[in-house]
Amino acid sequence: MTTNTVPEKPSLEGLEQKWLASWDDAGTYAFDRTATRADVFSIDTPPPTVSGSLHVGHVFSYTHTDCVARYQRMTGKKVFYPMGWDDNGLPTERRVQNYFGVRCDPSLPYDPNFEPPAEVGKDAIAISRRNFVELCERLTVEDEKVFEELWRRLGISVDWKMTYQTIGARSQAISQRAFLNNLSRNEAYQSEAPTLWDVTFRTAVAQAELEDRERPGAYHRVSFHKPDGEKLFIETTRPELLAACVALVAHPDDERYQPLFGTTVTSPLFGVEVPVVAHTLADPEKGSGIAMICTFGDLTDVIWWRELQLPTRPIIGWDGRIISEVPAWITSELGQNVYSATAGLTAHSAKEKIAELLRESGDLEGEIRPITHPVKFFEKGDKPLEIVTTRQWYIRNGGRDEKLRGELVARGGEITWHPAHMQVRYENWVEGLNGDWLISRQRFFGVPLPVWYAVDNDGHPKWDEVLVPNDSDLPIDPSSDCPPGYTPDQRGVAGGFIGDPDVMDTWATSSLTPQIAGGWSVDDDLWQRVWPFDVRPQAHEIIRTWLFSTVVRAHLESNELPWKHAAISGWILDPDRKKMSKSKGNVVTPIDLLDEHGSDAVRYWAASGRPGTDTAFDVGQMKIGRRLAVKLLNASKFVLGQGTAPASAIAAPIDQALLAALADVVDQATAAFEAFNYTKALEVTESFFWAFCDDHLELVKDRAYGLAGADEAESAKATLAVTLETLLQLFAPFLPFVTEEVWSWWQEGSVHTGGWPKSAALRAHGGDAQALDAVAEVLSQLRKIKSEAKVSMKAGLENATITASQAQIDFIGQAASDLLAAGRVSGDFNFTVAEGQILVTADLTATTE
RNA sequence: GGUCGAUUGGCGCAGUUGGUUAGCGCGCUUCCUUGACAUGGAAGAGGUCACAGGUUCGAGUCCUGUAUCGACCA
Repeated sequence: MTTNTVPEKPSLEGLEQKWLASWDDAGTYAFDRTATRADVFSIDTPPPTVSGSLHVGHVFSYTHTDCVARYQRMTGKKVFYPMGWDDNGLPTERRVQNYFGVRCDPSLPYDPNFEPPAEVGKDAIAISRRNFVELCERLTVEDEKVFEELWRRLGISVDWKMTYQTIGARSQAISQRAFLNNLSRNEAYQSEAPTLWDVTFRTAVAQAELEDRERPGAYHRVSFHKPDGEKLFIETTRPELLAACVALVAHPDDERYQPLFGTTVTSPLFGVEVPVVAHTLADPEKGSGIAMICTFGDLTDVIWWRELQLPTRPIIGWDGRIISEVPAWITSELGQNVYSATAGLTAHSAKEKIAELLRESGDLEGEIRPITHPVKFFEKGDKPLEIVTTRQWYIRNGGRDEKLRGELVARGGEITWHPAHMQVRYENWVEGLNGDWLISRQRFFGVPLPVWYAVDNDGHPKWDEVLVPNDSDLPIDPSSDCPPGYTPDQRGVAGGFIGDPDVMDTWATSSLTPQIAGGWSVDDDLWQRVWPFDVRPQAHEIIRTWLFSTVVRAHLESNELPWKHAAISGWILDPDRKKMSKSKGNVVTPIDLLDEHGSDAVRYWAASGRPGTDTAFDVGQMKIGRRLAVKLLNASKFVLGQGTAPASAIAAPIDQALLAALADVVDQATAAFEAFNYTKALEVTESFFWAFCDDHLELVKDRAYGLAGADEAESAKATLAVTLETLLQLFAPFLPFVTEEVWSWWQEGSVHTGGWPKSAALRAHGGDAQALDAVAEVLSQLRKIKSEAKVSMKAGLENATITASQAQIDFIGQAASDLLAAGRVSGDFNFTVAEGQILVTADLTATTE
């Protein structure tokens, strides 16, 4: 779309709508899938969680990637830049529950006519899993529209014909296929083991989803009883787990307790006999130096339990309450009564009850001592995690395998990290793993684990007899589909089958974004053109989850790295340098931001945030961006208003010098972009642009007007045109709208596909960039004389004398006529040769009035 | 507690392989209004680079320690 006219009064108004429509029509950002891998630049874009709200951080980091994508596209690469939507998992479930006022009850039958109420009622309506999933899908479609609208408006140059959803059929099939491949290679396995468990969501939680929170707790000094009746004190923050106690433990070197190792003691209230054992993890400094091991109070309990081969005595159920049935190991009547008194209580209430009973029996010594200590939470949960023994699926990630861990650490070393120090975070995480990747979740909305289990003749599931689907049937839902060789009426009956009720962890699917976007196993033609990807842009806090899990899957599936580069973006901080948060009410709605400042201006601000660096939200920076865009319009209007001339007309030394300086800028910007340093590329371009406007444009005005002759004018015009063209190209990745607008005034096609400038062509004109500095210095000093005299820049000067080195005088002499005109100096310069700084003196011309 | 990063003019940031007067934007001061631009233009003031020590002919730029801030992990 070329108008070939320069508007009277250029404006930023309406440029976004105009060019978005134009790009859409022309397919400017469409991926050319005839390109071979060498000509492709492929981006493993982060699929935003659509059920989350949009915030400025999205705008920030996606702009970074887009700048790089646009640069690559301009260099001639076919950019594979698809957008994905992450609609998996808990965030969506939660949002659906609140939005429609429903909750999922998998035991209910599907109601094909179900419609959520118009008004959300006070009590959540229970609906079937299938109805629930339908609502999830309905809502995510709406959410995706809002996201797409923002990305388009921001000028993100993705190919909107290539979007994917992490819950879409294709993603499900790929996710299930990858899992089944893991299973067939023994990289996925199931295990009955103590698992971190969120009692609110009633699901297992992976190590990567944990976080420690400081919580108040209290030490209870509780007495156990030696066979001789003597009291042995332990200190615990969890007296409610007394019934789950399987042993007491002290450090092997602890002389206080060495005599007790190998003996047994009896627990208070319950009267259960437990051994006293030794383990190095017991801290003699902590409490009384001897602790009770329960199954399970914390992760240390799990280690003791496993390494000391202790029995399992679980008393906490999946709902976080004390299991109601009195356990078999409690044999005393008193113990059974005590247990019954706490059965069904939450851990919190049970704690109080047990403390009270211990007090009555005289087994609680002294006062309860309040402390603050770190407690493990599910990052999305708000109740402390419990540890429950369950059967779960795992994928090997090196957490229990030295060799695999070493390979994965090595993979991290093969990635080029931006910035480089982010690799350390990866290494620390991988080296600190202490278990495999738990991927099964007891949730509803997600990719189902694609397996069934045979049911024996007594009607019990045979967990080790896993039934898998045919590959051609993927994706499948084991709760409604049948395993090969079975019929639906065999579901749940003796000799039949039962489907795995769980879904996969959201990261189990997200870890396959390159495979999903690139068409692994479903579109081999596309796959071989884009894999492995060039870059994964993402935030640093999910290196341990998304980045690592993607490396794991690619390593296991393809024995390759999923991408060459990892570009890690920083956080957005509010102007007080605090992390922006909703609760503080300082979250700015991105679309309002775009309305107020314009997309180019917001992009300018985003691009000023360097890779991996946290950046303050700064409206001032957006205003500067807007000013830059306006300046670009006006400077372009002026340049084009002079008319253009062929590059062959470039002859004036100062013109050639300008192009030589511009060539340096092109080289610097190119090098910066190649290193993913878009900020640097913008900086050098912007700096040159302002100098160009302030000095060169002023310097050559008179000459361009033709006051120095036709040839001189042609040289000026040709130089201005080449410079403008190059500057538009350099700015195009950052300011796609205004550059495209100006481009359309005088060029064919889109600036975004018209090529990246080449410095060699600019240098071919000869010229010495240093000449520019000398000339600019003289111009500045001429202005200073007027500024200090407090007169207008149009005031005349005479008797101008320049003292400078011979080399500088040579440069200045070549541009003398331009300088005389721009400075309104009458007569000629007098030159004096002297080493050192350039010095200019002149007299103000006496006014005639 | 561990790891990593940061500490440069009032504020926000650049400073690549160590090398003459440490750059930029905002803000500030003074001046200029109407021939690209008042969402403007020109000139100028203002830092010795957190602190202490070390390596070096020479350090903001490398090393050690301390302090403060932040992130990630325990």
